[in-house]
Parts: sequence; C-alpha cells; structure tokens
Amino acid sequence: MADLNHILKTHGLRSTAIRRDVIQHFLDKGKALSHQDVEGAMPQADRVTLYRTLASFEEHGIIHQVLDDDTVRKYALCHANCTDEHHVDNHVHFKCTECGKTKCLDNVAIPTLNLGRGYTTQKADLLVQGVCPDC
Amino acid sequence: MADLNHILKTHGLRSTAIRRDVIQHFLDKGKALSHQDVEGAMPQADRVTLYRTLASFEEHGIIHQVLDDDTVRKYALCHANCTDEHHVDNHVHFKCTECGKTKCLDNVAIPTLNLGRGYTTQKADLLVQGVCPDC
DNA sequence: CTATATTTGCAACACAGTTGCGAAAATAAA
DNA sequence: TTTATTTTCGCAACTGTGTTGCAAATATAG
Repeated sequence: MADLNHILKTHGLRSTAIRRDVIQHFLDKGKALSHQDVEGAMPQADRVTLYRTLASFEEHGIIHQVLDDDTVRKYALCHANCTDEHHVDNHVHFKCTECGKTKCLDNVAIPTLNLGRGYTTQKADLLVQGVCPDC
Repeated sequence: MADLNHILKTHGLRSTAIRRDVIQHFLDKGKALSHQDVEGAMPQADRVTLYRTLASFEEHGIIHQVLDDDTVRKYALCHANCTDEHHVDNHVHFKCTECGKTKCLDNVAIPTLNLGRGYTTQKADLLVQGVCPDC
C-alpha cells in the first residue's frame, strides 16, 4: 500500500484510491489487461475515470501498451526504470492461444534487424503467439 | 481487370465490381489500409459491404492483418502464395512516423527466437517504427 | 435463359473510446 | 490545522468502429 503510493509519486501522479487499486490489479493478474478487464474488477469506479487512469499511467511510464491482434487496447506494467521521459520496453510479448493470456517476456529482447538502406528504427513491437508453459 | 478477376477466382470468391475495386485500391496504394481508407476511396459502396469484403479477403488469403499501435484494423495484400488453408506471412511490417504509411518489408523475415523452456511458437508479428527511405 | 447460391444494401444495434464541465478529493501553503 | 489551489472524479452526451438480420440484387452453374 505504501508501495503503491510510492510508485505513483515517483511518476508524478497523485495517490488516489482508484489508482492504487488499478496498479494492484495489474500486480495481481501479472498479464496484459484491457480497459474492460480493469473495469470488471472494480465496478464501483467510473468507466471514464478508468480510461483516463490508463492513459495517464501510460504517459507517465507506469504501464505500456501491448500490441494485440484484436482491436481493444491492452496494457502491461512497465518494468522498473520507465519514467515520463525515458521509456524502455524492448521485450517480446507472448499471447497464449490456449489460455488467452498475454504476458511480457522480460528476458527476451527484440533482436535488432537490418531493414535495408534508408530505414531508421525508433521502436519495435514483437508479438509471438503460441502455447505457454502453463498450458 | 482480367487480372483482378483471376485473383478472386483462384481464392474461391465471386468476381464483383466492389471486390475488384478494393483489390485495385490496395494495389494502387501499396501500403496497409484501414476500412476507413478503403471507404474514403469508394463512397458509393456500403460500409457494411466493405467490412464484409475485407473480412472475406482475409479469410481467403488475399489480404492479411497488420498490427498497428492504434486500434483500427489495417490490412495489406498478401504476397503470392497465400490461400485459404495456407497462410504464409513471416515478414516485418514497417510504419513510418513521418508519412504515416505502414508497409510490408517482404524481404525482411522475422527471426526465430528462443523463448525459453515450455513455449511453443505458432506465429509472430513484428512492427518496426521509424523513418522510411522516402522521408 | 433459368435456377440457385452468394453478395449487396439498409436499418438497427453493440461496444470502445472521447469531451466538457461541475463536484469532490489531494496536495501545497499559511 | 485550516484554507487555498490544483488535480482528479463522475456524469451526460457524443463519435467512431465493427456486427447482425433480412430482403433485394447479382454472379455463376446448369
């Protein structure tokens, strides 16, 4: 609880009950969550507030977007040293076709590619789908 | 035109004006297109028909979905040998942050990764963002 | 040229995400 | 601690994307 407080403060956000609950939910689930996932877990909170919470968490480097093959936005907790300015998310995302969970593979980096003459790379997102160890 | 006809037939679809127009539009643009992109180019066609056209093209291996960091679905033409059963799309997608165009890099393959014990890989999508040679 | 199966267009709907604004709560200042 | 200031919350209303059911139109097979 004091922990959640600290996370918010160090990212320049005020500590509110809803925000602490949202972070706690991400910690509990340990996988990428959509707005709907979060809303389902805390029906007392307003839809719009949750949308704004997720957006501001992303802006301040608490969570990052996870690309997925469906159209709803998904987010996962950033690992450690992401701040407002400095966002470091170079890991692979894995979506299990059995259990449906999408997780960050923090220890698997996205390889650097040679795209050919004239291309500059700024960021890369890699989504791998298959079956996870638990399934 | 006879060409477009042929593409549709070999993928098991009837040849209609709208479908030929949609394929032609993909050929003209040479980049990933959203439903809105297609609709803008042919306002005479019904919204729903275009949604169904894109869905059925995807099913029959004429186009494939391209992951993007916004929530609207985007598609690009499949290269050659994709059929209903056999879908081969192992290339990297590149989105230029200047011109906004997303294209297939057909000559750049997604590298095989070792994800660790217990993971099975079925497919992978890689989106690289940066500046393209034209910008 | 006719019969049949597929495709199209329309209306209506479901759901994701956004904007504006006044009320409430969190921090800063006294 | 109390007050002032700034941020956040909750509500209503809205926009945009994508879907479903059904009747009319059209493409192909016979």
